[in-house]
Amino acid sequence: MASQKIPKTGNAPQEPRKRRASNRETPSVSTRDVAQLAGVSTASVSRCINNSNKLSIQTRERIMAAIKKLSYTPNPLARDFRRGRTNMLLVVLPSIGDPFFTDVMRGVHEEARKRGYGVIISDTQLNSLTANEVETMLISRQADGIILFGTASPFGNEILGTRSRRAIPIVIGCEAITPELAQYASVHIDNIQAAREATNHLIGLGHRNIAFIAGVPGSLLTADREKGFRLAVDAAGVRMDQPVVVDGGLNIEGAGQAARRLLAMKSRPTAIFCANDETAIGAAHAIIESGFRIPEDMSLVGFDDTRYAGVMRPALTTIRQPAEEIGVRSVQSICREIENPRKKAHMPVPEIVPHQLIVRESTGPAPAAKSRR
Amino acid sequence: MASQKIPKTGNAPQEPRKRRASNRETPSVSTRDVAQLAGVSTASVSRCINNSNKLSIQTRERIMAAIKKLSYTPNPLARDFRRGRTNMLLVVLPSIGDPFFTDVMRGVHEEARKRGYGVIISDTQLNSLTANEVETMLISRQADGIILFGTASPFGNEILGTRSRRAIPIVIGCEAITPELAQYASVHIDNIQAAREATNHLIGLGHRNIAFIAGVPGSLLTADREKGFRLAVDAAGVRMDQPVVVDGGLNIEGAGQAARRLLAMKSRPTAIFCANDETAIGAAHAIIESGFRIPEDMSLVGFDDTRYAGVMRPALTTIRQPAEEIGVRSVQSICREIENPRKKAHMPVPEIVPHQLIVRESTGPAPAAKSRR
DNA sequence: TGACGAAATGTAATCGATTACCTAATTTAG
DNA sequence: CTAAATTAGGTAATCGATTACATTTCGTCA
Repeated sequence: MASQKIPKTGNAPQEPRKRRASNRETPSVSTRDVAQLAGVSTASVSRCINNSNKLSIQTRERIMAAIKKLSYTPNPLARDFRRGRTNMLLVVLPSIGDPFFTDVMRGVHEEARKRGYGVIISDTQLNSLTANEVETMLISRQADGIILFGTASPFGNEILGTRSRRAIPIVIGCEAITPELAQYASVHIDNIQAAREATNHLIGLGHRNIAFIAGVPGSLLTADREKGFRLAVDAAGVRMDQPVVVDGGLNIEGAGQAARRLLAMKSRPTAIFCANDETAIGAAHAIIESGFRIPEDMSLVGFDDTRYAGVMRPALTTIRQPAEEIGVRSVQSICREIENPRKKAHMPVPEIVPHQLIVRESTGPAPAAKSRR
Repeated sequence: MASQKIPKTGNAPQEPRKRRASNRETPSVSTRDVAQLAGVSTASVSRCINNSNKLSIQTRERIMAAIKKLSYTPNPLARDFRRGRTNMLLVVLPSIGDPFFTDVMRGVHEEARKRGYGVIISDTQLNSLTANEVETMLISRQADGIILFGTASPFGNEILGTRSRRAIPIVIGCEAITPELAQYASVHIDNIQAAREATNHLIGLGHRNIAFIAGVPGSLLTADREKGFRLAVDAAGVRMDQPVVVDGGLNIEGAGQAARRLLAMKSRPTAIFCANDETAIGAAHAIIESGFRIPEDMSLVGFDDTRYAGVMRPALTTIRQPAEEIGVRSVQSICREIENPRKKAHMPVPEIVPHQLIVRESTGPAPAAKSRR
């Protein structure tokens, strides 16, 4: 407010100096070197490595020879900087340690490689990137697109929220459960329907008191599974007990605690539907540790059909998702948007991939009420 | 060989033109904009965001205000390019889906974040990078350092081999089992000793016919485990059967096949030592499917103590590795090398972290020879 | 008070690849 | 055979941040 100092101006312009020495320790071989050796301009070198068609065969060969002799490699840092794009996709997911996502990522990598993209993984549990860094990445285009897999926390919504709308494409790899998210393309199974089928399987087995072990509150990943569960229970009518839903944190330990809480309830459920297989593994362990049998005393259903579902004992009844396909199609979707940006106006249609209920050994008829301990 | 056409020269130099229009769709806010708004030079802006001490408080504040007003973020692409470094670490590992590596990566991320580094994961199974790309990354410094976790194939050795020796630091996150590798720093448990302990545990339980399910041939990760296994068996003396070693591919399916092969042998082993827990899970499934009991008919030992080891049934006897610590220390090691490059001359001393044999339910006394089926 | 050193800023070169724009050579068309 | 069109290739600007070097502004000390 007081006298703001006026910046002094007027450094006299100087004579142009000669080329200053580089401060780089290891000067690398550049287009300039190649151009010199081949006796052409850097422009031609660039054209050569980018397969421009406006180069004579002789020139191209001369350049190629020079490239080989110098074992030149284009500097991706310079290239990305200049081009303003990186051919990198950022994939944000809640837990790379979850075997389901490992499978998804296999598909992502495969398809990305096919299309010339690299993949950067950001695991929100491992917390490898903050919301701010992701934002920066989008602005500066360190990644050309972003695929979000079921990550509400810590920053999914934050990024997608009301901040300045960017041209950077985003694809959601699970259901877009909020209105703001509906503007993005998405690839997923019909989680509600799948959860409904799983729950109906239990109802069909005679279970009337079924619990759901959810993920974390507000998770994009499992919200619809919970919804499907509730819908199925409600639809089954008055003979059902009220459904119990507890949080299991989507990890073994948390799920174990959740299961123990359920086992300790006065009106103990006879079946548990878990938000994913990892949850089911934790629950199964806790149930057996507590002296109950699966499925005789407690039926258990998972979700994802990870590689452990079939080999655990008892083998887990679960919903199979085409994980790899989800990965592949997410990449296809994001590439589509990168290559020709959608007009803002119209909402994208979610891509639905098929799921399947896999019945194994962890589910069985509800025990007769009498025989409960 | 014939008349090589001489490149024509002599494009007349032109008058310097005025500033050409940018071809970028979305011109982003740059130091120039900030400088203009704050009434300073771009140099001062750069000094401000890099906390140079040669800036007056008023100037700094003026610049900060401008940065905020424009919501300016430095372009990492430009910065990395100019600086010739990225503050990124490349981590190469055989399988991010292996829960052991997930835990390692937790440590890696944590420590990297603490030190201002980002992490790029390259899973050699998922094949996210080819050897050539890794090489390029090293040359062009898309990453400032590389951590290699037990990846012989497909390119570990290739990179580390006789190619032009770079200044780019490499740290090995498992044992450096070949002479060429010994020049690199490494962080690992004493795999030989650990494997020996596991094997001796079985020998102590009376087992005389023990098999080893290995990873893939030539794997850095498990070679020493096999060596320790053989040493222990040999040391136990003449009463031991010859050890049987089969490859299990370090995955559930391959391990299952390996186990079935062992079960079908005429002189069937009474115990199996698995190269890692994932292998043990696959083996356990196959054993039980085949109608054998664990540990009554077959004892089973794993390696790593992943989160599944304690919850599978029967709970797995295994070797615990401090996964997260290995991750942390690998990063510390690589950062040490990045910050002050070692002189080539002297060999680094491998860092050994502690391991521990965890005895659970999957191992028991060897069945009497009579009672075998 | 003048000289000198330190502190604060500005100027412009630089990193390496790409590419807009230009020129020269060659071909095609008429 | 000339004009127009095409092709090949060069020149130099550009991306944005950093930084070597130059310059200016102060204080300080003799």
